[in-house]
Amino acid sequence: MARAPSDLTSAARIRNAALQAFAAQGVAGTSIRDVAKAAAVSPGLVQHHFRSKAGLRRAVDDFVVGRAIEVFGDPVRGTSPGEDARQLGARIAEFIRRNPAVFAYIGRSLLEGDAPGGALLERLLVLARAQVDQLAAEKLLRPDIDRDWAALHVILINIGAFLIEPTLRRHLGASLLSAEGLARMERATTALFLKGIYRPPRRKRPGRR
Amino acid sequence: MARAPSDLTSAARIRNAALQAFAAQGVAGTSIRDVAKAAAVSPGLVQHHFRSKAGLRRAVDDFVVGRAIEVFGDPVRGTSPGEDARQLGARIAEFIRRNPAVFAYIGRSLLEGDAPGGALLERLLVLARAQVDQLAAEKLLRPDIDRDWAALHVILINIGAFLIEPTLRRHLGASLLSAEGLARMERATTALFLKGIYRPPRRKRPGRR
DNA sequence: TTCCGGACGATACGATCGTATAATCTACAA
DNA sequence: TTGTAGATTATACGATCGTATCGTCCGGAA
Repeated sequence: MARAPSDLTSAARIRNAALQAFAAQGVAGTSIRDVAKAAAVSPGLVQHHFRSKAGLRRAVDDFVVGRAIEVFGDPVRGTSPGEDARQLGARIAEFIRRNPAVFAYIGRSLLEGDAPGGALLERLLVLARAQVDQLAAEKLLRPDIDRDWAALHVILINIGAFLIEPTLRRHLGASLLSAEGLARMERATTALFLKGIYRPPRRKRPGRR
Repeated sequence: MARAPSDLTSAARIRNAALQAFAAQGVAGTSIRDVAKAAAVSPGLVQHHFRSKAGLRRAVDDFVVGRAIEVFGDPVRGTSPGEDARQLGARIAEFIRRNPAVFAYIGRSLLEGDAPGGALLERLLVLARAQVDQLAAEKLLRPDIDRDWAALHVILINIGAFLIEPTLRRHLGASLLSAEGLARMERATTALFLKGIYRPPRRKRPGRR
């Protein structure tokens, strides 16, 4: 049967608690004592399992990278631009819905600007770029598109939105993680990638498309 | 003639130093003593001028929002969607080129997820939303667009890109702050908002699949 | 001149940080 | 049973944090 959270080993509970805390308040803003309290263990045990705060962060990084590759490793294969964009959005949304803390931590890690964060971004960009190249190979992409930046746009919007989710919740009225919130984001973002936001310039004649 | 940095008042130097430090290491990762040393004043003076660390952060927030309003306060008024998007992109790029630290701070502040960060995002979203509404009033916007999310897309792409600029530099080959890097981002982002990235679907014709 | 308020530095206090270390508990092999 | 290694807690130390307080300096009003 499924393990209850308390069935996890202490080390795993500590790692999970650290992931949550790091994602929510940043690494610098989280103390070992915070993590220990959240995991319902003594501060000393954290050090026993991970030696130091840096060691704890290394463990969290490894865990997160593993999860990300697990989900985004193989490219989406849609049959039309609309379906493709929807599929990609759905996969991202599903991952986020299941691992909100992991996702939040990824964004945080990117901001640190250090080696682990850089390596992680590099791997994510490679995955996104592969998606874009796949679209191009299927002739679904406009040929004049800057593919590097297209991959970047996808990552920036999807990761960025969930990074500021706590703040966004107040502004949009509903949580991004709720069904309606996710659907709305997916709809808006798919529309952006499909057609942009501007009204097509009025043709000189009503060609009526 | 232009004022040397040492000609600024101590309060301004402290605020600037705090902005730089907050942007580079986060608020939690920056101590008042760090700021004082960077501004070449005593830690006590920081408190004298700003009362507390929260007060210092408030001052930095006000300064940042002031700069943003200065630049984005009055909406862009283009004569066509293309020109409009290009103008907005150019204005954002110019702002970033002149205030890289301000921009970096904005992104970091949003991640803190606490009240000040939320308030700052709220103010920026209002500005972006005003731009979008202006576009709508001029009938330049597609009527089915989700305007809240359109404003969000603008903010996410432009802030996010410069947040991860150090990592991005290696990936794109050139710095985002260089003339070529900025021009390339501007071109790609304008194209995205104008037309999306997908090739328009080939008429309804062949069932294909 | 005297006076006084603001700019500024020096110092100290209590809290909390990361970390080291020793004591205690628990399960299992001998 | 005893022995022992790992899991876990308890405690303490030094550093650094935010902040409060006091003293000094200086320029302008009286």
